[in-house]
Amino acid sequence: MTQIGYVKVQKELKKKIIKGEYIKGDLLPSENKLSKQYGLSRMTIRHALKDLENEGLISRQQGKGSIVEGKRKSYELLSKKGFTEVMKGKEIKIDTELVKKPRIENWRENFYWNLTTEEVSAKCIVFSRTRTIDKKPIMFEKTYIPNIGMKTFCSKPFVHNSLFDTLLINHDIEITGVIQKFRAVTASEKVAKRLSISKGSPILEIVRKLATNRPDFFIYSFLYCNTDDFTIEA
Amino acid sequence: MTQIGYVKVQKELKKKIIKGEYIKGDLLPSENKLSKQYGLSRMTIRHALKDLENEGLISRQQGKGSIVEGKRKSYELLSKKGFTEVMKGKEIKIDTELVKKPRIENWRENFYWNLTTEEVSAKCIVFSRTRTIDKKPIMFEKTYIPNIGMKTFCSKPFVHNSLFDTLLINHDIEITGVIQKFRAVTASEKVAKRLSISKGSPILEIVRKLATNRPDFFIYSFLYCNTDDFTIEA
DNA sequence: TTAAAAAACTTGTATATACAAGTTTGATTT
DNA sequence: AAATCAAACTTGTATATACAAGTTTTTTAA
Repeated sequence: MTQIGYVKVQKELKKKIIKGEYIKGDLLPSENKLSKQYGLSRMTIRHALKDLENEGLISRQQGKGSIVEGKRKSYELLSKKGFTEVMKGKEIKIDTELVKKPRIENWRENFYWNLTTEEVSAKCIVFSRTRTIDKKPIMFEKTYIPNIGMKTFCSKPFVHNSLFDTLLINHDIEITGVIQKFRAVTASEKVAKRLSISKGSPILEIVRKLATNRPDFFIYSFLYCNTDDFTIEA
Repeated sequence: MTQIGYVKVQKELKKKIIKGEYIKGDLLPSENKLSKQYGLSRMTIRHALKDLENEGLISRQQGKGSIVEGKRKSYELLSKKGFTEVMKGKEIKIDTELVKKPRIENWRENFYWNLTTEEVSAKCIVFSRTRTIDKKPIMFEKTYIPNIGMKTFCSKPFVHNSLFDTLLINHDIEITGVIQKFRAVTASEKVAKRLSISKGSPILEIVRKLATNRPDFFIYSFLYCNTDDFTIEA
């Protein structure tokens, strides 16, 4: 299926960036080269590049060219710099551990978000993870995914230990947007245990609803963060 | 100061939307009308409109026209729906009160963000506000703006009681990006008093650095939110 | 009066061209 | 060898044009 016009250019360039054929810092072929290559006028090529720029995949510099910025920024929440360390510019390694493997369950009652009848009847895939820094638990996360067209999700291991990479590579699902709500709460007994802190400590609660490239397919998650030593960036 | 090209069209239309001359649902003048009005070609007008579309200020529909979507949602933090009310779909009115009028001060020592020598020597404009819902204080915010080219800021009243609208309309400063860090902390005595809660209650602290269309010009703010009844969206 | 068709709009895509302005590269001069 | 200058790139802005495709309004026909 050949596509027409600027959309073809856009998709091809996008794929090359996502796949890693172009990496951050690379220059795309110039507008004139792309023009000849695709048999389209320079203005049409510019139309295509404009959108890539808006998505943040490339930036552009007059006189230089179109610079690849890398893959779409994901919705990673944990700042890679600690609240105290942020001044010193230290980088910190974050580990992710699956504490409850994905399995299919019924949605819990009084779920925070409104669910469609289709979502409810399909049940949901549930799993939970903790994120640690220097073996110290910083974040506890519980994720709910509607069990619609997710056949292999529970049986196959995660890709790169990452939910987003797993969704993209195994299920062609891309995250396209997010609604997230923040609250400061006191730690419940369960959360306090998971985060190795005392019950009643101030905890950052984040409720998220992630939109995807599948219409009407959302992913829900609830996060509980100990922000004593690290902040959450959003 | 007359501006040239598509930027002029962009800025004028943007201001009209922000000021409320166009409201949500209105149609902008057609591309051909704008073309004649500004003495620019239709393609140049399209260039201007494209950016407004990317910013979410307008949407466009083939055959119909350019539809005004309303002001930039961008960096408003307070969700207009309460945490409990969110299910019922109630809309809530948020009032903003200036508790400390803008005045020029020295930067406080050990400021959270690194400052340039230029910023330090220019001093800063400081003011603080509270946001209330049903006369109940929900958020306390302290803002720091480098006193560089901000002549009338302290003397003129706010536009629409909004910092962003004031910056855009009175100073041609637009917010282009934000870094924000979230922490759950316990309320200090001062903050507890401002928010009419007891000291030690869990409080959501947000530290923000806002980038603008002026190079190397940033706005800093510190927010303290009572999230018992309302969430913060970001 | 109603319904269908036509006309008059709207935005979407695409081309070919021109010059401005910033960056890199290579030749020339010192 | 180093500095300077010019040429050859790059993207940025702008025009004028053409037709496609979707929406609204007007006209026409039943």
